[in-house]
Amino acid sequence: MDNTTSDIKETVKQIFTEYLRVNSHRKTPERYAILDTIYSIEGHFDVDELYVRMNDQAKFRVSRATLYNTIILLVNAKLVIKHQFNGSSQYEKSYNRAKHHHQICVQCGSIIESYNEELQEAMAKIKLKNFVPSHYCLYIYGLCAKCDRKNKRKKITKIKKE
Amino acid sequence: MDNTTSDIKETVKQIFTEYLRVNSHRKTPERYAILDTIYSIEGHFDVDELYVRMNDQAKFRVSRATLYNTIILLVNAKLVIKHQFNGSSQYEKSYNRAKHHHQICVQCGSIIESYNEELQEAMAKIKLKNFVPSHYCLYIYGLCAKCDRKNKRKKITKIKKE
DNA sequence: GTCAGTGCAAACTTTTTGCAACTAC
DNA sequence: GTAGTTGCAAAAAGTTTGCACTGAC
Repeated sequence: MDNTTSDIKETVKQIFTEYLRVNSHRKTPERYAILDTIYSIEGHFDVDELYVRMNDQAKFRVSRATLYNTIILLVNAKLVIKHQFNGSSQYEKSYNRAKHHHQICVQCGSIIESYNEELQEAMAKIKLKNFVPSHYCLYIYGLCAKCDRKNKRKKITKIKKE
Repeated sequence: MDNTTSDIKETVKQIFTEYLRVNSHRKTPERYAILDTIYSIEGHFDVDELYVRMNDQAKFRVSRATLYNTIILLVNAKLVIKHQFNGSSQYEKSYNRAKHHHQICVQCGSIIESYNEELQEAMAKIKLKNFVPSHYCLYIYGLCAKCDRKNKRKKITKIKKE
């Protein structure tokens, strides 16, 4: 683990502690273990993946119910972002992460994270009436390079057959 | 029903017919009834709402399984867009609709559709590497005016009490 | 000591699947 | 006639809830 990762983990722990204090929630070891595990994960995860990781890697036994409960707190504390891809809820750590959008392949379901400076600027400039924004998510749907190539090969084969 | 609506319905019916033909699917009355009902709905709907509408308004009895099957076809035909808000899948007609983004209140779950010219331009300019985009969805999370006012009142009351 | 938080299992919701009947082609 | 499509019911997947026990305060 590099220094930056452990620094960030320490910071989010402090933010979470403050959130729990202000909202009169208890500071349980389960909650901190979940936060720590989430901040060890790069990219997206769902509750099931987190459940497996907690038990395998973190060696900390927590129930799914507790995971769901804790994630709600982390989302409210703005330490975790919730997405809804491909049927189930997906989450990702949000503190100190570069703003990115998601390219979702409609064929294989793969998710690519991407960055775009112009878009960030356009988003920053947006004025909303009667709405107080906290964060946004941009999902671009289409075909990933792999599926696009696969489809093109299929098409050529089909034409040759005819 | 105004002329525009019936014109659009006629056009999407043709597009769907062509899609079914190309992909060797059958042109069943159920499929056309579902398409027609969807294009009568303004804004978002989920499968359950569509199910109720089909039976009540369209007087056309279809099972939920058929709704799910048909919606997949319509999404592939690019006549319907799928969203995943607040736990369940939400859909909306997509043909001839102005590009819009969604403002989702994290407190009450209400969805406001909104338009922004600058954003459309920024989106149009984006260049993606190794990805062939078909459409995108932008969700802005935050507080709607109603919930924001509600929270502010609560805060003031709380301060007064202390 | 008290009550929020936890684990477990059951319940619930949404979506998918298997199968017999039907119908578009 | 046949294979794709439908309705129904059962199953699956994901999430929430009720309850007894535990432990943070």
